[in-house]
Amino acid sequence: MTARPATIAMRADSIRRYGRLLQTARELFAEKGYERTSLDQLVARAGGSKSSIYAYFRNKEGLFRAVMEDMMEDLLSPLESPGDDSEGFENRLRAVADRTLEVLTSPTGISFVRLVHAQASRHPELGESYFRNGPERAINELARTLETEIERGRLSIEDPRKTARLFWGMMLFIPMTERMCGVIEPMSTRQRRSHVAYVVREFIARFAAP
Amino acid sequence: MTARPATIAMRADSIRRYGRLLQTARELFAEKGYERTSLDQLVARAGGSKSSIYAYFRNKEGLFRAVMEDMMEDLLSPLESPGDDSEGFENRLRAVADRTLEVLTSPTGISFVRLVHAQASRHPELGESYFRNGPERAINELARTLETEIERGRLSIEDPRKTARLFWGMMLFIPMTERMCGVIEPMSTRQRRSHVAYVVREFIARFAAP
DNA sequence: CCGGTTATGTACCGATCAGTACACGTTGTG
DNA sequence: CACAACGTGTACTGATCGGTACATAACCGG
Repeated sequence: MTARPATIAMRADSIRRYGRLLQTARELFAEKGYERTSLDQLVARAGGSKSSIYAYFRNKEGLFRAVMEDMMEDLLSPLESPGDDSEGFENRLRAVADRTLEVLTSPTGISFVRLVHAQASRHPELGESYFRNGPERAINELARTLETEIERGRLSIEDPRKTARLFWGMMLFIPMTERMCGVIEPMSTRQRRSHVAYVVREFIARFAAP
Repeated sequence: MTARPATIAMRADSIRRYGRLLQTARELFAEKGYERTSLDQLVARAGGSKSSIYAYFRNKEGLFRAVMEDMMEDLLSPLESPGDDSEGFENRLRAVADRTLEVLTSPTGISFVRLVHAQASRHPELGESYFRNGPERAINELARTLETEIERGRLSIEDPRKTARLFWGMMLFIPMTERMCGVIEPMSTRQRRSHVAYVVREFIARFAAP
C-alpha cells in the first residue's frame, strides 16, 4: 500500500505506524462505534496491514482498550490545571466549569462518553476507570475548593461533596443530554460562557452564607 | 420449533408471535446492544422464524425502530401521572422526581438510554423523539409547576424553565452517570427516596422566597 | 557482506451476519 | 370439498467479519 521504499530505520517507522493506527482507530471508533468499525477499514484508512494491528494490540479488544486509554488521557488532562487561587472563587469555578463543559460537549468528548457508556457492561473496568478519573475526581476537587470557601464563611453548605455533585449536575446534565441525543450542535464559546456564567451565578447566590 | 399444533386461528396466533418477537428483541437489544444482536439469536430465543421478522418489521432497522418506540412508550407513560395538587408542592415534586429517577436508573431505563445515545447519530429522529418526549417534557411540566409556586410567593426564581433544568440536573446527573458507567447497582427504594428527599429539600431551601 | 531475527504485506480461513427463495401447511371462500 | 391466498419454517446466498499462515523484506550483530 505505502509506496514509500522505507529506507528509514524500522524502529522509528514502527512507532509512527503504531501512532497512526491508534489515531485512525480513534477516529473510526468515534465515528461509527466499536462494532461497526472493522479492522479492514482501519487498515484501508491508516495504511499498514492487519499483521501490525495484531502485533501491537493483540486483537480488536486490545486495540479498543488502547484507544480508550489514549482518549481518556487526552480528554482528562485539560481538567488537571490546578486553578489559580489569586483569581478568586467565582472566577476559578467559572474557569474549571468552562473547561469541563468544553471537553465533554466537544465532538471528541461526546464520542468518548458514548463509547464508555455503550461498552461499560462488557468492559466494567473501563466504566470504572472513567468514573474515578473523571466525574469523581471533579467532584472531589470541587468539594475541596468548597470547603475552603466554607471556612472563609462565604458559603452555607453542610456537605461539600454532596453539594459538588449538585453543582456538576446543574452545570452538565442538560447540555450533555442535548448533545448525546443530537438535538444541538457543539456549543460555541459564547454559548458555553453564557451557560457557565448563569449556573455559577445561581450557585453562588443560592448557596452563599447569609 | 413450536410443538403447538396451531389449532388456534391464525390471526390471534400472528399477533402473539408479533408481540413475542418484539418483547424478545427488546431484551436482546437491551442486553447486548443493536449490533451484537443477530436475528438468528432472536429467532432462537423467541421462536418463530426470520420470515416473520421480515414480514412484520421489513428489516433489522425496522425491528429496532419498533422496539425503541415500544420501550419509549413503556418508559415515559409512568411519568404522565398528573400529580395531585392537594398534596402540596414539596410532595408533588418528590413524587414526580422519584418516579423519574426510578424509571431512568432501572435496568430497562439504562439500557434504553444507552441505545438512544449510541444510535442517535445514525437515527437522528430517535434522539430527537426521546429528548422531546422525555427530558424536554419533564422540564416544561416542572417549569409550569414552578410558575404557580412563584405566583404564590413561595419561590424566588426568575426563569422557571432554566431553573427546572437545574433541578433535573441536580436530581439525575450523578445517579445516571454512576449507573451508565456501571459503578453502582440499580438503586433501592430507600436510596432513591433518600436522594430525592435530599435534593428536593436543598432545592426548596435554596430557591425559596426570602 | 552475510545469516538470523523481526516486522510487514498478502492471501486466506471458518464463522457469522442480514437478507431471500421457495416449498409447505394453514385458512377463509366458492 | 377444492382452490386460491397467505403466513411460516427451512435452507440457502453473497458479503463481511476477526483472526491467522506464510512468504517476503528490512534490520541487526558478526
